[in-house]
Amino acid sequence: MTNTTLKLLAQQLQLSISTVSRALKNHPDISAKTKAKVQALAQNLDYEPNANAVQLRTQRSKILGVIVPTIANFFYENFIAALEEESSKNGYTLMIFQSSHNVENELNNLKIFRQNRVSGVFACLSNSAENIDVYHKMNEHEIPVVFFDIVPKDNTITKVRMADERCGVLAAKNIIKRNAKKVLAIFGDPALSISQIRKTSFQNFMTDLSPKTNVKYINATSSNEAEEIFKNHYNKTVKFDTVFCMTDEILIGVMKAIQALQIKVPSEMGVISISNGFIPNLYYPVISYVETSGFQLGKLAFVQMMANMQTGKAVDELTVEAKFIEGGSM
Amino acid sequence: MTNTTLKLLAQQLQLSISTVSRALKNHPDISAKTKAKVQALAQNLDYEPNANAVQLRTQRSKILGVIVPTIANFFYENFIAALEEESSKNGYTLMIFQSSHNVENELNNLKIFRQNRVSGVFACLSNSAENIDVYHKMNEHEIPVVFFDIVPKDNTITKVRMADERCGVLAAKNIIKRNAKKVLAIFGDPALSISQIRKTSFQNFMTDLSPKTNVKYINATSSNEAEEIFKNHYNKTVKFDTVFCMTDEILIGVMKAIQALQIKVPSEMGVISISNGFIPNLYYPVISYVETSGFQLGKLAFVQMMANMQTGKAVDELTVEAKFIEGGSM
DNA sequence: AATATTTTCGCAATCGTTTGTTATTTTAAT
DNA sequence: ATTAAAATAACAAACGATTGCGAAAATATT
Repeated sequence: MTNTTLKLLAQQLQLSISTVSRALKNHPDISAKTKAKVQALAQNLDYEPNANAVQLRTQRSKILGVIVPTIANFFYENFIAALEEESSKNGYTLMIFQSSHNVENELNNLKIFRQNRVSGVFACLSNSAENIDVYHKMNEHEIPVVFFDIVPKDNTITKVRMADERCGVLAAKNIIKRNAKKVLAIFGDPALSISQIRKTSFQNFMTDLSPKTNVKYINATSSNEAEEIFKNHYNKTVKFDTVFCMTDEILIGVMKAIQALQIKVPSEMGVISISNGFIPNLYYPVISYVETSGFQLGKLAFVQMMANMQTGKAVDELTVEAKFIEGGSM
Repeated sequence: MTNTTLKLLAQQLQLSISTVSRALKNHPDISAKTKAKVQALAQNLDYEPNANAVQLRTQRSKILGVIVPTIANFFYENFIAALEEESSKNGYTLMIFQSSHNVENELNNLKIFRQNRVSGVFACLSNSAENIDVYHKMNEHEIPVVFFDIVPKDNTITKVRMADERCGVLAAKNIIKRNAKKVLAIFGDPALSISQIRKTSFQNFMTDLSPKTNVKYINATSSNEAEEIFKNHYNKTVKFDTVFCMTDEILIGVMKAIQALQIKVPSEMGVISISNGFIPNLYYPVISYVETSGFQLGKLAFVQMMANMQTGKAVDELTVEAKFIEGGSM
């Protein structure tokens, strides 16, 4: 069965295409009688306007592009879910690509966005150090770009992110509150700015307000690595009494070690992490965490995108506030 | 900056639009010299073909639609990730919507798919009992539909799913192998066919091969409910020694109870679940599970879609095989 | 009844491509 | 040198919608 078009409707009704078009959008020029006839037939024949034709003619698409390293990830899936929710509400549609942390894929995806004349792009860089000229080029083509999560240093562009400094501070604050003596603090990939920011803020706060707390700083790039690190350090003579996990990945490794070693939480070991809360809630007691929500960030990113599209270009950096969620692990 | 078009290139080069078009696609009619000139300028001006115009003209879109209840979910995120991987490889683009388990949203999303003339739809019903006429209508409009996960009973349509019978059987088999005496088997929402299939196959196998094993069957629709159920039943005088969890959700609740009650796994309690493996791997010991992979299902769905698109219409039901993964919980 | 006004609708251009057909130029064949 | 053949490029009609403008018909004004 062929798709119904305005032309087809017009033929069957012995009307012109323009009349049919206007009738369907309730244009005042068209009489009520004609409108009724047109709309009835349209309904009958399952007429749906061809988005390609509309977009070609009106020169604007209702599509927003999204690039994430991978969809299957706590943070990104929530970010996307929020984005999709808002987009749907506002009549937009999402075109989602995975870069798989590969710059070549990323460039290719951007090309497809351009071909589809998307009206905006949400981008998470696949390489924090990469060249962002291509994004500037998007802006030249009047396609606003909102960066999130892994963002370029460049400050002529729009970015949204978690208030990572606050995350570090809140974590440190609660560790001090617990009156910890010896702390193992595990951070993520040291190459990522997010790790740097969280660590710096954590460390500064810690040394300023509780200089005599013994803190061992260390980096881990996977769950397994975190698990090993924990086990190795736990065998030392002076046991630490509190562990800080910068990400869910690290928390997962640490918790496996804690379960394996049958360490009691929180009496023998305090645990605190930065997370959206899903992983912390899998354990008993629930792990205390500083909340960073991909969902909230998605909402913020969308708002920012709309602003950006209306004002032409809004260079700005916005952050989502973080807060401490008490579990039972501290 | 305005977008470059064939027209613009043609003007600047003093050539006709058709020549430019053909030059860019290496048509044999065009001389090497002209091709070189055209391609150079195109590159220079960042020319990207307008996908809307192309699709309008060629009457085919390279877009595939996906409807899931929510993106933020272990199963769906992996399904989508697989789909996106394959789509990208094959020059397709994904348009993803969340139905939020709401039929109205679902219908609206289908409408947008029609407007965009997507060349295929992957659909997960938001209500297992719903009317699927609208999907038949998609087929009439020559848009193939592949159902997954929550599929209609109708067998004139294409569906892919996990081999859920095998899942039930494999779980039962390993419970018998453990020599369990008293089993608590928790299944999901009884309204979903997936729960019914898994339960029936589990139960049949169990009663056939080990009729004297005492099995308590029960349903839970959330993690919290599963946790409560476990706790309530564990307080009984005759303790069960093995628990079966039909989904990750249920496993999460059960494991919280197990941790809270400080039950030793596997000595005091055997645990087995059906999962993609992520959640089982968060615990120590790792929970044994029957593997069902959203990722694999996504791959299968894509293959099926391609077949469907080529052969015109392939009514078929395909399943992904399941296998038992040994953790340390049995 | 003649003119002015308003309603109602059709014409035609346009968005950016693709592609069948035709026209022109170049090269080859006699 | 003339003609045939091959190479190269232009013309023009779609695809399906939107929209400014003008024409015809219906109604209102005098």
